[in-house]
Amino acid sequence: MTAVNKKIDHGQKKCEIVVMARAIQKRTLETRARLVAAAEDIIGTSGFEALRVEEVVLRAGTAKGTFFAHFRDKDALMDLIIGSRIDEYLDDLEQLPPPKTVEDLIQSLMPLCEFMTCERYVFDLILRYSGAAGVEEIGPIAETFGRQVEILTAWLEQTGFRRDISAELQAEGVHAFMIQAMATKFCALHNSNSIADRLGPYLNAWLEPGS
Amino acid sequence: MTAVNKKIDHGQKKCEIVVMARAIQKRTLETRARLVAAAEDIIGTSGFEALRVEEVVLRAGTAKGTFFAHFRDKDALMDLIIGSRIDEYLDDLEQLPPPKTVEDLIQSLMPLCEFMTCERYVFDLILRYSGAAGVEEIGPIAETFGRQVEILTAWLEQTGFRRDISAELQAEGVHAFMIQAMATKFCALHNSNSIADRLGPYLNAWLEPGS
Amino acid sequence: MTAVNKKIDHGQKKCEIVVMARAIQKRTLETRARLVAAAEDIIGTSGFEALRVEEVVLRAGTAKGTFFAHFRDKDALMDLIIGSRIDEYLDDLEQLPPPKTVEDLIQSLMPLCEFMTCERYVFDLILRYSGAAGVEEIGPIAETFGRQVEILTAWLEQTGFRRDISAELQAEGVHAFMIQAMATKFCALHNSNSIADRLGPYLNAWLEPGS
Amino acid sequence: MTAVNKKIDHGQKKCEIVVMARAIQKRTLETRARLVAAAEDIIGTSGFEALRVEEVVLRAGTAKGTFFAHFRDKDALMDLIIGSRIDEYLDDLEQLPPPKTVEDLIQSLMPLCEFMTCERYVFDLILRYSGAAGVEEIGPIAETFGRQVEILTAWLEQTGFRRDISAELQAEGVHAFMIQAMATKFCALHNSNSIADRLGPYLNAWLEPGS
DNA sequence: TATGAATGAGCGTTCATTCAT
DNA sequence: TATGAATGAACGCTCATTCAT
Repeated sequence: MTAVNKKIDHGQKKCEIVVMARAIQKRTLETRARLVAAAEDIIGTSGFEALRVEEVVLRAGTAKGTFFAHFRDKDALMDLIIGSRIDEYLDDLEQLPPPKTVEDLIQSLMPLCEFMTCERYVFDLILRYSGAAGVEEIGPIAETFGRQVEILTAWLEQTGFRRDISAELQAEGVHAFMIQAMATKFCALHNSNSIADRLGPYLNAWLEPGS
Repeated sequence: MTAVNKKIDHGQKKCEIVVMARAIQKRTLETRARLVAAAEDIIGTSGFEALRVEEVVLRAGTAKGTFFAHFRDKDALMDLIIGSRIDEYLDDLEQLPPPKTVEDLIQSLMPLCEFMTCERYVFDLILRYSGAAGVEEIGPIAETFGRQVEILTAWLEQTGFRRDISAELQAEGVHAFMIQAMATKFCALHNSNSIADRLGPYLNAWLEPGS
Repeated sequence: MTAVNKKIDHGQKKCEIVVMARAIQKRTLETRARLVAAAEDIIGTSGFEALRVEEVVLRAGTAKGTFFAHFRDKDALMDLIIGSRIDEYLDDLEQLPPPKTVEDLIQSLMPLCEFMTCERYVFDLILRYSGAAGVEEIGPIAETFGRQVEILTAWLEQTGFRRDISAELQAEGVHAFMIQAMATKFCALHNSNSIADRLGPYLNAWLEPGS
Repeated sequence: MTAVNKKIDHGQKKCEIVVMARAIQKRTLETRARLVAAAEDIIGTSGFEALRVEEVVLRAGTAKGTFFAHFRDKDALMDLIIGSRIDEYLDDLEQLPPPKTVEDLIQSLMPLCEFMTCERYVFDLILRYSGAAGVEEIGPIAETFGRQVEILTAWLEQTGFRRDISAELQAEGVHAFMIQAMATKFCALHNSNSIADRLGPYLNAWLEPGS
């Protein structure tokens, strides 16, 4: 039985604990996993907004206090779950070859955009957490924003869109227009068009000016 | 005694009622004005987030029920007040001559951007209400978003920025980058630069590609 | 056009008004009738408890104040409506020949009992108003209670139930047992039996002791 | 560490929870007791009707949320308190020897009747809750109604009032007449006589017919 | 770690009733 | 008479978070 340094990521909270026994470590991870699983269950059934800590601990069979021993707050759990969902979409994107056309680019980004706007609550939370809520260290969702720009940058470095500005700036612009297009999904004024349709004109004008 | 169509705007709530007297309408407007004035007072002293309905009715000298007869909820009042503040900034913008350079444009927009990000609470509320809260009819803040694009469009029609795309599309792009730049104000990663500094590269690349 | 003395019964409120014109009198009565009709409508659709003054005046096309010009309060309207419903049942009872047996008596009283317990709200209100709310003059429901005892007394005077006590005391007892039987309708403990089944043993023991 | 079945009675709300500690249960009971004590205080000073939840939690030194964690609503607390007051009167009644005469019986029941009619609010609430509010499980007041009949039954089994009907039926009749007599206390028509005076003729005719 | 009772501050609601016009 | 905005005093509720055990 050897003591190992284990870094448990409690949502945003980081704890360095010397774990003596594998059994204890296992129990901790299991509890955490049960909480996350319970949350995913609820989200699957009733959506993100309807998630209540009460319900999570009930399903997980733990006490409320236990929840907060594992996650700084409810949003930390949301950050974690939504962040990992986005990461899955980004994993998929990384598998793709760099899109050759703006049209391609948009099609590639659509699944991610759909998820990010699946609920107004989710989109709001993503926006709020994209900058890690201003104060704290970077959380899962904020990480995915960095990763999105990285992936886009890598793509744009390999395509011949614009030469006058850096690939990173282009990527950030794409990101800004994605947000814009997604935001209008919740807007009573512009909800006739799909996100893709709204994104098209922007990205054409941004990535291929003058053409 | 002629019947007139009176439209009382209860926050988001609209009622069309056939009434007979002007006097009653006046009292209604006065009460409403007292409530708004009380709210402005509190905001002036303690900021938007600190506003409590209880305090508003106390200062306005009305009953709580009266508040909710005039505004669907607290957010409806906020929508109204923030919306009219933004409108004042837009009034100022309309007085200005069309900016000749991107730098000029940014400087013109700064006061508005500063206001919209004066409190995280305000910016969040603006984002949330910019799409009219997703469901209901367009509220004051959402109206200002339309007006922002109109003003920008009018400007861009008179300047020689881009000829390959419509002034309106340019305007929408400017708007998207404004949001992007403002959002990063609350972002742990990028808060070293001012909004103007963050906006510069985007707008240059957007409005004067290739230069 | 002759001035007539007209006594308008405003629910509990009595007003003596010298009415100059038949037209005005007519309008008053019409308004009142519209209010009652609107209330009956609502009760027919949603029951007594769901009745809201707001809704009544909306349907009647009058202002709220008008309602209270005609009825002292909401309960006065309820008193009126429920009272006249009970009176209809009593009119029916008066048509009947005096019941010869306890069984007959119970069957005769059933329709009335059913109505009085159609809603918990109605039964509560009847109980509360049966004594005219303790303070004020006798209202419609309280009148019907007197009338019930009168009818029962008349019946019992003609039947040979008990000779040792007055017909009126017998009638009051029947009334007490009716209330008891009706009350248990709302009781979770005894709701297996019908009102008639519960009333039987009481009335047999009350009206035909020793038999 | 043995798990015990703990039953927390949240007013009407019943929860069966498997818990581990006695200490927690103790705290819960203490808080609950503090709330009840605070309520009793207020009632002692200002009467039942004047009780305000706000005031209760203030005196008890708990949060409002705590109140509603212990009692479904204000009425549930009232049910509890009034129910236990009635139980005290019933405890006293149980100590008494079975009354030999109707007069005795009435005198024995008077203290209870006086309490039940001490406030119109109390009598109304008792009537309303005597049937367990129609829907839910039996509450404290409803329990006392059952107990009243039980005690009366036991008495009547030992006395020689009526032989032709069961003691229980006699008891239920006495109960019905008690209610009738109490109700008339709040009645404008009959409030000249005391409850006892009103009860006399009924019970004589009920328990000693023909005499 | 785990527990779960307690917290708490404010929001929204209710809706019969009043009163100035 | 008619009008309808205003009243008002609680109530119930929310539900993430804390903390003593």
